[in-house]
Amino acid sequence: MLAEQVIQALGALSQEHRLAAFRLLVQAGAEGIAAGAIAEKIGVPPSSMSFHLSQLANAGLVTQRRESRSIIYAADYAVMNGLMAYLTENCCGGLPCDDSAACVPDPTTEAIR
Amino acid sequence: MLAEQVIQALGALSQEHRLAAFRLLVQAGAEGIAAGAIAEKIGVPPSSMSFHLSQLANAGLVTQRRESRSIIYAADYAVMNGLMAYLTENCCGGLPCDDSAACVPDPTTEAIR
DNA sequence: TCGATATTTCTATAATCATCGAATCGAGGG
DNA sequence: CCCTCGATTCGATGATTATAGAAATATCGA
Repeated sequence: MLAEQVIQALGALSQEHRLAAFRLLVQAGAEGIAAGAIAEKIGVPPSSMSFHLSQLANAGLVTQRRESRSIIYAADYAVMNGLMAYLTENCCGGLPCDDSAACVPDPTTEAIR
Repeated sequence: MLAEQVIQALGALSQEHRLAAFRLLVQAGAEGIAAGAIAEKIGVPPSSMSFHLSQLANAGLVTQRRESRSIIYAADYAVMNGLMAYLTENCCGGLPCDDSAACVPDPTTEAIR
């Protein structure tokens, strides 16, 4: 995953309403949720939610498909995995993740690697 | 970790120069790096870097300490761990992380939990 | 085809963020 | 005490982001 994509994904998630929407979509699974339902659940007007959802889609974090009149959004786990992998690799000292996720368990090191 | 803190941390990392700086600091370990050295390495003027470093500090992702004339920044792994834990828990379907980090490995589920 | 529904796009406005030179502050050295 | 160095704060400017009503688009049922 390129740094540029990572920045877009992080930026997409760093907003109250978008983080809330993404959490909903992660819980909903592949089935997804319609745009209007998300807006209502989160409590923002449809046009605002549409703006936020397009940001998430733009970052690749969600997919969208039309189903009759509704447009269904669903989390794209692959991209989220990519983001997590990047953060683990580049922002946590490279530790993969042994049980209780720990970024650089060993302290007072003089330059890792 | 509260959602508000998560948003601040994500926002802090979702910027080219700040992500670069944080990556440097993670690599540097507890020893840390002086503000000026970071600015030079990344290639931004000191005042701009200072702005970005304060954002990272504000999000709790880095700590700062004075050492003679220099101010040394170092990554705060605990906060980064908290962020990773939150994302794993809330944005990856709750999977802890089994070896090859995977967010919701199982597909086509009708609403998880 | 008309009307209702679900969403998005348009448009304008307010708010926040990024950039960077200049001025300021803090710590040392002579 | 003065000067230099390292860093931050100030201040002005431009860019990006968020908000939300209004208008446009797409789908469906009657």
